[in-house]
Amino acid sequence: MKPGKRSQNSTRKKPTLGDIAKAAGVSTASVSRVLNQPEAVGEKVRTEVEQQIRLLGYVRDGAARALASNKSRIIGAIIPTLESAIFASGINAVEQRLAEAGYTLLLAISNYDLENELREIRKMMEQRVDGILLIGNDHLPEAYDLMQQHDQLFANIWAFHEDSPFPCIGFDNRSAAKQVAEYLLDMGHRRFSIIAGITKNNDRAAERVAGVKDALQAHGLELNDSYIVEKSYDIWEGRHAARFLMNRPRNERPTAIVCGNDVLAFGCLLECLHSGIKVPEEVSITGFDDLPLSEHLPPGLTTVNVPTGHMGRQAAEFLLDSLAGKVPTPKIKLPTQLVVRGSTGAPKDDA
Amino acid sequence: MKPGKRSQNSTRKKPTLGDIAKAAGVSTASVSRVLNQPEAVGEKVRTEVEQQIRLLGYVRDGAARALASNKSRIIGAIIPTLESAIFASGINAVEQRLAEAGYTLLLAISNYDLENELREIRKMMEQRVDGILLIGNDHLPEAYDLMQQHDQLFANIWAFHEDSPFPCIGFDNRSAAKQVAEYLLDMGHRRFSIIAGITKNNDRAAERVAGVKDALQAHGLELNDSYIVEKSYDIWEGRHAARFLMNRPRNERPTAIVCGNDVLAFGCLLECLHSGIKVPEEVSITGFDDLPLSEHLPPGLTTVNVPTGHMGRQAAEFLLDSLAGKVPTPKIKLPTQLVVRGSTGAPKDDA
DNA sequence: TAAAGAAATGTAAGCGTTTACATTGAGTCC
DNA sequence: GGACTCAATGTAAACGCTTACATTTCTTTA
Repeated sequence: MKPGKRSQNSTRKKPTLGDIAKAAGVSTASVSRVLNQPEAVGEKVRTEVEQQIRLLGYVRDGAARALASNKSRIIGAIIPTLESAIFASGINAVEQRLAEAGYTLLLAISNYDLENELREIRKMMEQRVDGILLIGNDHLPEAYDLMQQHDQLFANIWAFHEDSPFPCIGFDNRSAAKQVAEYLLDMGHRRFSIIAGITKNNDRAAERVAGVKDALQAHGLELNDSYIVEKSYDIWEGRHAARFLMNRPRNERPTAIVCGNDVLAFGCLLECLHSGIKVPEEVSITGFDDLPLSEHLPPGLTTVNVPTGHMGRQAAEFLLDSLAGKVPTPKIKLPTQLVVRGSTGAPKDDA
Repeated sequence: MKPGKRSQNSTRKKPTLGDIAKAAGVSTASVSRVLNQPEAVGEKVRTEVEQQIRLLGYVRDGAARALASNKSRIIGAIIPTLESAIFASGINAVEQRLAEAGYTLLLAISNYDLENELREIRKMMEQRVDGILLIGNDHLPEAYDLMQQHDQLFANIWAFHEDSPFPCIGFDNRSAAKQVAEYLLDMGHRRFSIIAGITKNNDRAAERVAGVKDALQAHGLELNDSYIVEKSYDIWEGRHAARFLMNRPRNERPTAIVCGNDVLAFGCLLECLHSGIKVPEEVSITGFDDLPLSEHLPPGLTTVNVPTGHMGRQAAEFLLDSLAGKVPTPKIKLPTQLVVRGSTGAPKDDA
């Protein structure tokens, strides 16, 4: 703040395009071209301009650029939380792909609150983001309205719906969960429990529950509400739920617990470990996400692998392509994969 | 893109401040005031303007705002990776605090590569971010130069150095690690191993190693290089390292393994679990970070609790205060805490 | 070698705000 | 009732870039 004796020959004010132009003895248009389409400029001018840019320590002004060109080179993403490893990983992939293309990522966190999300969408639109990424399909109507009214490019990720009117890049949570339940049914399980995530405002969590129910119904089984617990994604919550579910007469205990994600499954698994309940002998446990830890936690968690990295990259790609004037497929369904590990097995007959 | 029959009475072009002004029959200055300092405007004008804003679905233009006001209301943060839960958690806190203040977070990932980091710093400065948050103190001289030359507000987080010439909000990695080693020494351990993170370009990782060495040296012990392993923060890497270290004649094995972070410690612990090595009877294991899982993983990981949430909030606060014209303390040292759990114990005499 | 086309460069009008500064209008005080 | 405040509002000049269009300078080509 104080003048200070900088070693630089700093002229106090940051140099602008115009300063560079003057220093190089060319017009601002030429400088702009050197920066944005160097191939359209003569060798001589280019080197001279580049020289001056380096000399004066010039840094472009994104705001002015955005204003003049109507492009911000910023992509926004709004996720429920960064505390969840799986979102963090997906966003990581998005950022990497965007960075490759010279874009920057504006990140906001909704805390699973749609009002909050709407507020962040608005803020992002004020920042003129070129595109927005949203998690899931559950968003306020106002959010969709706002974006459509302003021709805001956006896409939903993490969930795929054939019939969604909006672009979505994700997987089918419902059928993936169904597959898990079917696998357990095939092994002979009949008494199920679900430790679900909070389903309110969370289509992914709700669909996973629905998927399990689908499978059970197809086998003529019904799931009593007392066997479905909703918990926030937290290890302790998983442990509490497990304790609640397994703290019943043996013949009323579930033989299989389907968890809404790996974190809940960890809690469930660890609670069993702590309280001496044998997995999978006494109870089979499944997760969803396939976090890095899942393969290591003995006895190894059976879960659904979700291609977060791939999804993130594809999502970024979709926006980038759209911005480049291409017309990419607005719907991409990514495959999930059931990963069978030690935490599941056939139910014991005596159970 | 195509006209489409929108239900809205959309006038095709997005309304600007001027449109609102015209519609409300006032000057652009008044509209701007309603938006930015409503208290300086008459009741009548304010309500009318707010009405029109709602009616026309007006959204402010951040680029124009930034250009005219020289403030972007965006804060940038560059972290090594989002795959690490601990950074994700810290950034989560930063974002929350920024959002409260109406700021937005621009996030970039360096992949532990300083060249990359510099590139991202430049991009952020082009986007005119009002402040930048960087992890650790190891940055390219060019990065520091660039920021200083442009009077760019920034702060280093995750590491604290009394004598750093730059603002830093963090903790003392070195003394925290030293404390861990001292605790183990006090319990009687003499044969140590370190599974460190990659120390190159990572002052935090390097300082943790240094801290352990400090403690050992104070006890007249020296750590043979073959007992120090550097691994990237990954469970598998931790497992491999553990296997390598424990795969020695019993009397050459370490009785205590200090890990550079919890993820490595998880790997180490799990490897022992898998290969039947008793923890802490045969070997004590410590981590660093105190991730949510650490308390649950049997036998419970002894580790260093790092106040990421607090740190993130403080860091955001520092930038916010600076931008508000206050002059906050540029150096904040946050406390870490040794959390003793089951993974550590006195070495067995026969070991 | 002159005409024509292509390539390189320049000119200047925006882009949508903010914000000094100027103006207006209504109280307030003697 | 005139001089003076003070609050509310308006005017218009930046802010730093992009880009359509105009102009100049080279190449070609016949």
